[in-house]
Amino acid sequence: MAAAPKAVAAQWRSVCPIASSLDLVGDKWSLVIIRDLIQHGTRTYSQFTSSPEHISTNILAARLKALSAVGIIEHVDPTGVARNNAYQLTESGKALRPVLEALGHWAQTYVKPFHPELVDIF
Amino acid sequence: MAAAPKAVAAQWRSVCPIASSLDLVGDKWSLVIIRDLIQHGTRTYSQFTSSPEHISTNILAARLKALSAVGIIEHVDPTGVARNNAYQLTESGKALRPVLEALGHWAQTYVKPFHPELVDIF
DNA sequence: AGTATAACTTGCATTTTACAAGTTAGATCG
DNA sequence: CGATCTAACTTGTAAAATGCAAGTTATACT
Repeated sequence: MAAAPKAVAAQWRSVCPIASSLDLVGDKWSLVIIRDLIQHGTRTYSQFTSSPEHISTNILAARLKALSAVGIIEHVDPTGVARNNAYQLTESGKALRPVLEALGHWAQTYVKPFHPELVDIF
Repeated sequence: MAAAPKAVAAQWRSVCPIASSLDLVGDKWSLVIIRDLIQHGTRTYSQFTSSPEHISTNILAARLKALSAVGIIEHVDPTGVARNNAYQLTESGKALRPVLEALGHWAQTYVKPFHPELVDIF
């Protein structure tokens, strides 16, 4: 059972499903956070800050809160305290994997010419 | 043959292909512009402004220039004047279709509960 | 020649992101 | 069991991106 649609802070630009997905995860950092969770399974707050992209802590806290609010991520221990309580993807978050795979695959052909240091991950 | 890698304004957050793709198209509007072009084939400047998301004209101009610079879009008539010279996707831009399909598909299951007016497009 | 308009630009307000601290409370150590 | 450490945030302010309302330019049409 998916979570019930509580009040979502997001405002929708249109009824387009693509634009609406982007209204949820189309900011500068959400998909990078989700990538970390796909790669590592679980991730604590300080582990996120040590990823190579160096997200700042206030943005990280805001994104984690927003992604939790729309049921894309959750704490591993939902009732536990915050310290060392890692985050993980929900079913919804895991379902974003094809988006990340498509972005990663596209990069190999069309970004690599501009950025040869690029690595392969999936 | 793909375009040679001229100087790209973008700065790369990391060597991750996903993060790097997002460095190119991960802003608030690029994928919405690309969606328009996938849906309509070609699109003029004023047609973009009449899309339901209402991008402002300065942002539109900046995005069109940036997407052209990295070879994702191009003018239908590369040598013609700007007026009524629509934009279209390059091979690189067309290759982003799987990203948009994945976002659209995800929305049907995981965004619709929050935004029931959502429509189906692919 | 005159007018309409598509394709931008410009100036400034608002929002988002960045950076550098500071705060709080649960865990660890003595 | 009290002091210390540190993970998980918050806060304050600067910089960058986006939004809004005009204005400008040049081409197509009359």
